[in-house]
Parts: sequence; C-alpha cells; structure tokens
Amino acid sequence: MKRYPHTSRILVALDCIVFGFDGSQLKVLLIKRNFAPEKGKWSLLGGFLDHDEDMNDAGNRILYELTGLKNIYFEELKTFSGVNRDKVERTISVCHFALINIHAHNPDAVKSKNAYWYTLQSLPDLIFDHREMVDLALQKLRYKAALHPIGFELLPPQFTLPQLQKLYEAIYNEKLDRRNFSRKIISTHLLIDTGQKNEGGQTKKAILYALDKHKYQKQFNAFHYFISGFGTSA
Amino acid sequence: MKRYPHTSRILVALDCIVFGFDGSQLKVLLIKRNFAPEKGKWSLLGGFLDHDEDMNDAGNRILYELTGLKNIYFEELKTFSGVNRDKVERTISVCHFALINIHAHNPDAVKSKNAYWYTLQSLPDLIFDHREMVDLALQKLRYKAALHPIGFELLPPQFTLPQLQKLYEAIYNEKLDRRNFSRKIISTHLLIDTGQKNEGGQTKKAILYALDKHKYQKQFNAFHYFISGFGTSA
DNA sequence: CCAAAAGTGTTTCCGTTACACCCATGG
DNA sequence: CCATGGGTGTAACGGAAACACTTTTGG
Repeated sequence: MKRYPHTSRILVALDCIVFGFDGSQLKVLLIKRNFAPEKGKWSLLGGFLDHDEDMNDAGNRILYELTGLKNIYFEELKTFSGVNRDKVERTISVCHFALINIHAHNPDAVKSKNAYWYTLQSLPDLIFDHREMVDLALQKLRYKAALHPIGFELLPPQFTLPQLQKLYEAIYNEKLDRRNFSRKIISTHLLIDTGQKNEGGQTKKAILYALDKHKYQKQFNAFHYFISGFGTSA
Repeated sequence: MKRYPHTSRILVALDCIVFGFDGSQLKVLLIKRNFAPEKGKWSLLGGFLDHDEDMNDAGNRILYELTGLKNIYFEELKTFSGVNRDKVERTISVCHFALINIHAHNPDAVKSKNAYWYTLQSLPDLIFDHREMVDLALQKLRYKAALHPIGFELLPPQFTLPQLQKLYEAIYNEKLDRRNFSRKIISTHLLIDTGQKNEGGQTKKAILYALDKHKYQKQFNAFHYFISGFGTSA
C-alpha cells in the first residue's frame, strides 16, 4: 500500500454527548470507563475510528452499541486535538452530540455498558477534556435549537405542546409564555394534529401532535428564530 | 511509549478555505499542488497535523506559511473522513475556513507557493472533496455572517460603510438598501468613527470607521440577526 | 363544584421595511 | 453646475410580547 512520506499517523476517536429529556430535565448519558487509563472514571460515549469506516459509520456504530437505536440525530461539534489530552497516546477526538428519545433506548444495552443518565446540574467529574465537550455541546444545543426545529428529536413520536414547551424550558432554563409558545409552534406548520389526546393527566388532556417529517426536512435548513427571544441577549 | 491496543492510526490533514474580499468580489485562495497525487491540480491550502501540535497550531502554521499573516480568523467547519477520499493513503481532513484582509497578505509568499485568488464564480476543478468543502464554507460564512459580526475580518482596519455594504452584498449576492443597512450597522455600536474620510473617490468622501475591538469581543457570541433579512427564507 | 392545566384571542410595542431629501466632491 | 455617490429622516407594516378569559378533567 502506498503511503505519504509523513510519519504523524494519529489515533482518531469519536466522542459523543448523548442528550435525553425525561419530561422535566435535560440529561446526558455517561459511561463508567472499563479500561485504562482512568478506568472506573466517568466518560462520554466514545470509540476509535476504524480504517474501513467514515465518521458517520463510526458514530452510528458507537451509538447503536450503547443505545440499540439507529438513525439517531447526531452532529459534529468540534475536533479536540490537544497534544496531551490522552496520557497513553496522542489521540484526537472528533466530538459530536446526539439527541435521542430517552424512552426509546435499549435499557439492557445501557446497563451492560455501565451507562447512566445524569442531569446537567449533577455531572460527576469526567475524564480528559470531556467536561469541556459537554459544556460546548450544551452551548451548541441552545444555539441551534433557537434557530432550527431540532427539539423534536428529544421527544417521542407523539407529544403535546406542553411537553414541547417543558423541553425548551429545560434547554434554556427559562420559563416561557404558554400562549405565545403555542402560537409560534403552530405557525411553523410542522406539527400534525393526530386527533388523539394524551392519557394520564388529572386535568384537561392535551392534543397529541406528530412531526410533519416532510416539512421538517424541507424547513430544517431555513434557519430563522425557531424560538424567538432566546440567544438574543446572552 | 505506551500505546492503545488499536491499530487504526490515521493521517490527519487540515484543509482551509481562505476567503478574501477585493472590494467588489468574494474570493478564495487556491494552490497548484506540487506533489502527487493530483500534482498540478488545484487544491485548498492544507497540510498534515504534526505530533507536537494541536489543530490551532497547525492552522496558524499553515496559514502563516502561505500568507505571512498571524492571528487570522479561522474556524473549524467539518471533518471529512471518507475512506477513499485520498487514493494514496487513508487521510481524514479537518476542514476550516479563514477570513483575511486580502490586501494584507504577503504576495511573495503567495506567489512562491503557486497560489492564486479565484472568484467563486470561476473556480477551477479541485482535487478530492475540496469542492464540497468550498461549498460548505460559503454556506457557513453566509449563515454565520447573518448572525455574528464576522464580516469585519475581511476588511482593512479602517473601512467605510459603503465598503462594508458591498462586502455583504458579495457574500449574499443580493442588493441591500443603503439607508437601512447604515442604521442597522450603526445601531450595533461596534464601529468607531475615526474622524477621517476615505481618499480616492470622485464623489463625496465616506467616513472611515474602525472596529471597536472590545465591544466586538463582548458581543461576538451574543448571536442575533446581525444582518436581518438574510437566511430567513432559503 | 373546585382546582389545575389546556386551549384561544386581543392590544401594545418595537424593529424592519420602504421610500425621499439633502450634502459633498470632481469634472 | 451637474452627475454621482454618501449621509440622514419618516411613515407604514408586521411579528413578538404582554396579558385575560374560557374549557376540560378528575376528585
């Protein structure tokens, strides 16, 4: 096999912040690391890029192994390339974040990997630069969710407006006006009224909506303030 | 030296789309490649990541070698990781884009590297996936320039409002209303009136402004429609 | 029939847009 | 003095924000 006359071949890792939403809080999936270095410490989901796969393949493989899910929304964030970020061997990590429906993952796979959901307020110490990655991912999620209809990825296929609102309130850690929120979301025409109502509430049942996937795809890159009022000050 | 029991060590390249603005058109800097494969074809500015440097070091090194400039604005775009993107050897490329004042670069360094400025309308065929990189960079530039005061990086330290307007018109390929543009820019309070006027015009001389670097730093991440009306439809 | 949460309507306000006039400069 | 381009002002419009009432449900 031909090679370039250049010797700096480097291990390439992929790390991923997996976000979930349990109905009231935003959470991230962390793993108790079972190999050296830092064995027993908490880390993000990750793995090495193999020779026969691109980053997308690797991301799907790694996410599938942990969650049992395919076709997860995930997006590249940044490459972490500090020379000494891994003490064992020079490794660069292409950091990603993923958004999943927290109720859809395979609990056995998660348990067998020693993975747990943590709220953002109660994160344990993380290995390497993983804390920095989480902070960046949250920042990016806030940025992107204000401009693109990305939040739906964190919800079940059918959801109510109050659920969606609670999600945005968790992302931005701010209360929203129910009436303006409703009008804003409905005006995007991204939601389809399923005709059903949610179960289990002790009060008025809310309408269950489903995402209009076709319009979602079409509008996704038409960036505009999806939720206005966010991101405009801080 | 310790190593992970994993064999997929990979060449890591850094490629960079260098944008410039000549007063009327947006341009990118391309290089006639002087080594195999694809020797003699046009490519983006790039190089390999060395063992003793992080991505930031490598970017600064590569940009300095070509332009003679330091402290250039550059930003990571995306990692291109296709298995066969380079025929010689598996190489992933962390793609960046840079914004420079086109009049400040070192012309001798550029010439000695066989580099030339091309307008976006007249790009030659590019090697590998570099064309895809350019398209993505332009898309990102348009996105970002609508939300953040990034355009100033393409202008000299002192510039006029008409110059700035022509820059945005070049970026978005759209005509703007002079009066609304002026009001919008002035309202950001990012510009300092230098008290000077530009030279060389045959008509009324325009006010030369300088960027208020302090406010620029502070406001940079406070994303909001820096230029409204863009990015809201397409 | 009451508490709690869901759904809908209206007014106010502010930023964006569209458009018109005056000023400076060189020829 | 005239053509060209630069600087400023204003009215109309539209979307966002603030705010109130009605409806449904279970207990």
